[in-house]
Amino acid sequence: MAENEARKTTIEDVARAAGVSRAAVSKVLRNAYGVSPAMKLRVDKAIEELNYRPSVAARAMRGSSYTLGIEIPDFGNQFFTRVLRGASRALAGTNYQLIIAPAEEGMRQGYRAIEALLDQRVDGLIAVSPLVSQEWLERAAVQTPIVMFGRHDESPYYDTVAGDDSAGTAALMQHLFDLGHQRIAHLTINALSSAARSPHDIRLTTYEKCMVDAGLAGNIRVIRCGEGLDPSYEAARDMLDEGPAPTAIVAGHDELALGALRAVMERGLPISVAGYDDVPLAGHPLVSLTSVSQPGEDMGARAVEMLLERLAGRDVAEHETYAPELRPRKTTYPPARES
Amino acid sequence: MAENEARKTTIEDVARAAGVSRAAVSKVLRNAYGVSPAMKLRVDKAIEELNYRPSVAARAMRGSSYTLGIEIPDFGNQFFTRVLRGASRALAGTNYQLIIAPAEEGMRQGYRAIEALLDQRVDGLIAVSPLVSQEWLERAAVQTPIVMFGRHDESPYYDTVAGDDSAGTAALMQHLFDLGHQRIAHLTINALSSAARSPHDIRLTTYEKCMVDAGLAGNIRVIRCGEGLDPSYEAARDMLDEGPAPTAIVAGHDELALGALRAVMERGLPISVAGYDDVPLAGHPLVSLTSVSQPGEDMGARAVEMLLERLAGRDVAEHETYAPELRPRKTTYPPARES
DNA sequence: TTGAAAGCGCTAACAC
DNA sequence: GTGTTAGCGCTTTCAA
Repeated sequence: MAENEARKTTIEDVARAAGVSRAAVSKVLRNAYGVSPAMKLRVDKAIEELNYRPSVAARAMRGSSYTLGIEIPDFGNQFFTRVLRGASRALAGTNYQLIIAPAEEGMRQGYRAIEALLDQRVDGLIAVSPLVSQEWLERAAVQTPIVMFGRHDESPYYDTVAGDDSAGTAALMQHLFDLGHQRIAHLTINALSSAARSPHDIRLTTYEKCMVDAGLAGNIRVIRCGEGLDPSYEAARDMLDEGPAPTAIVAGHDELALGALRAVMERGLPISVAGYDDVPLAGHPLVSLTSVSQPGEDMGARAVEMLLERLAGRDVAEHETYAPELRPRKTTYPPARES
Repeated sequence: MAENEARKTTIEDVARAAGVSRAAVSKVLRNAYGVSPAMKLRVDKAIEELNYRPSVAARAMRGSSYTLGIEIPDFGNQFFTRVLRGASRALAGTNYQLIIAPAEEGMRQGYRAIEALLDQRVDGLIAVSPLVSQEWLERAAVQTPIVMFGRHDESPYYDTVAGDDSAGTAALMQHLFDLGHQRIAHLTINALSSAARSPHDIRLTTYEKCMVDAGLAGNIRVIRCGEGLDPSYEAARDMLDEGPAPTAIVAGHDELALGALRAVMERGLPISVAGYDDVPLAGHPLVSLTSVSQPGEDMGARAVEMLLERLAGRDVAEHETYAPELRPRKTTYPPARES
C-alpha cells in the first residue's frame, strides 16, 4: 500500500521533455549565466508540467543544498520562536530552505544537532547559544559558514548575533534597586562547561557586578536549575523553603521566571520576580512580568542575512550586538488561588 | 577566512585506513549482514580515528537518508513542543535523525514545508495538522511513509495519530454546562479549505452539537481569528465590544484562550474562558486555565514508531486515537491590574 | 549559447 | 566473508 511506485521525475525527464540537455536545465534551475530566454521558457514550462523538484541530495553532492540549518536548544523558550520567525521571513523569496535540528537535553546537546545539520550538507547554519566549545565550532566553520547566536565569544571564523546581555541585566538591576530592593537573588540555568560567555553567563556576572557595585555583595545569592518551568519552580521553592527569602528574584529568562513565580505564589510571599526576553506572555495582564525585551525577529533575520552574505562571498567575520530594552511591569503578585 | 579548506573525509578514506573495501565500510556503517567481527573492529577504529561522518546526501541518493522529518505549523503552540520532545526521545538510540521544517504562515503553508522535507529525501515524515489536501498527501505518501498528526481524515495510504477531539470538547462543554453556563461562544482559527477534519474542525462541530443537544442552538456563536496571541486577543475584544457578551468562551487551543483572556480581563468582564491542549502554562497558578489535556509526548513518540514500523516493512495503515482528559481549573478572573 | 561527459560519496547487486 | 562495479541525480568543466 505504500512505498515507491512511481519514480520521481529527474532533471533528465525535464531535459527530454524540453528537448535540451541536462546541463541546460541545471543552468535554468540556478539561473546561471548563459541561457537564452527562449530556452529558459521551454525549460520552465517542462518543469512546471512535470512538477519537477530537484533532489536536494543530488545537488548537495556537487554544489550546494540550498538549505540553511538552525539549531535550537529549547523550544520551551518562546524567544527562540521569534528568532525562528525572523529567520524564516528573511529566507522567503530566496531559493533557500530552512531546516531545524532540535538539541535534545543531555551533555552532547549541541554537538549532535549541529553535526546532524552538517551531515545534511547545509550551506550555512545558525547555532543558537550552543553548548559546544569555541574551537570545535571554529573547526566546523571552516567547512560551513556559521552564525553563532547569543553567545559572546567572538571568533574570526564565524559571525555572531547577540543581545547586549550586560546592558539589559544592568538596566533590570537598576530598576530593582530603584524600587528599593536590596536582597535580590539570581535564578539561572546550570553551568555548562562549554558555554562560557553564554547569555546566561553574562547575565550572571552582570548581576554579581551590580550587586557588588551597590554595596550588596553580601546579599548575592545564585540558584541553579535545569531548563524549563518545572525545574525552575522546584529550585525556587527549595530556596524559599531553606533560607531567608530575598525580596526579589531575577531569572535568567522568562520561562525560569514563570517557574519561580509559581513557587512564590504558592508560598504566598511578597517577592518580586523579573525575567529576560520579554516573551509574548510576559506582557499578558495575567502575568505582567517585568522583563528585558530583545528584538528576536530582527536578530533571527540578521543571522540569515549574514549567512547569505557569506555564501555571496564575504570572508571576514561580523559581530552584531542588539540593544535590549527594559520592560518594567508589575512587581508584586497575589498568592495562588484555588486549584 | 572561511570556506572549504580541508576536504571532508569520505568512506574511501576510511576504507583505505582500515585496509578494506568501501563496500565493507558501508556494511559496517549500516551493520548489514556479512561482516566479520575482526573487520568491524578495524573499520570502527578507522572511523573513530578519522572522525568520519557519512554524507547524508550521498546516502540518500542510493539508499536511505536515515532522516525523519517533522512539519510543525506553529511554534507558538506549546503543545507541539511536547510532541516534538516525544518524537525526539523515540528516536534516541536509533541511527535516525530528526529535522523539522517550519510551516510559515500563508496559504501554501503545509505544502512548502512538506515538499522541503520530501526534497531532502527524508525516509519518513510526520505532518502536524497540515493544511494540505488529503489526495495530495496520499500521493506524497506513495513515495515516503507519512504519519498525519492531529487530523482525523484517515486514509489507507498513511498512518494517523490524533487525540479524540470530539470527546475532549464534549467533556469540556459538559463541564461548562454543569457550571451553569448557557451562553458559550467558541473562538477558533480561520477556516482553511483543505483542513477538513482538522482538530479545530472537530472541536467546532462538537461545540455546535453540544449546544444544540443542550437546547442552546440559539446561543451558538463562533468567532474566527488568526493563529496566535494577538489575533485571538483582537477577535475576542471585537466580539466583546460588539454584541452581548457570552458567559463563557471555549477556545480552540490554549494560546487562543490566553488571547481571549486578555480581552476579557481588559474589559473587566466576568467571563469564563477555557482552552485545549493543557500547555505547561495552563496549570500555572497565575493562569490556571481550564483545559483539555492530551498526551503530546506519547503521541509524538508513537508517530515516530509508526514511521519506523513502516520502514521495517509494515504496509497497512494504522490509525491511533488518544483519549484526552479534562483539566478543570479556575473559571473567573480578576480584571486587569496596573500596567 | 549549448551539450557531452566526468564525477560527487555512497549502496546494492553480484562476483569471488 | 569480502571486494568490484555500476549507478543514484545532479553540477561543472570544457569543447563545440
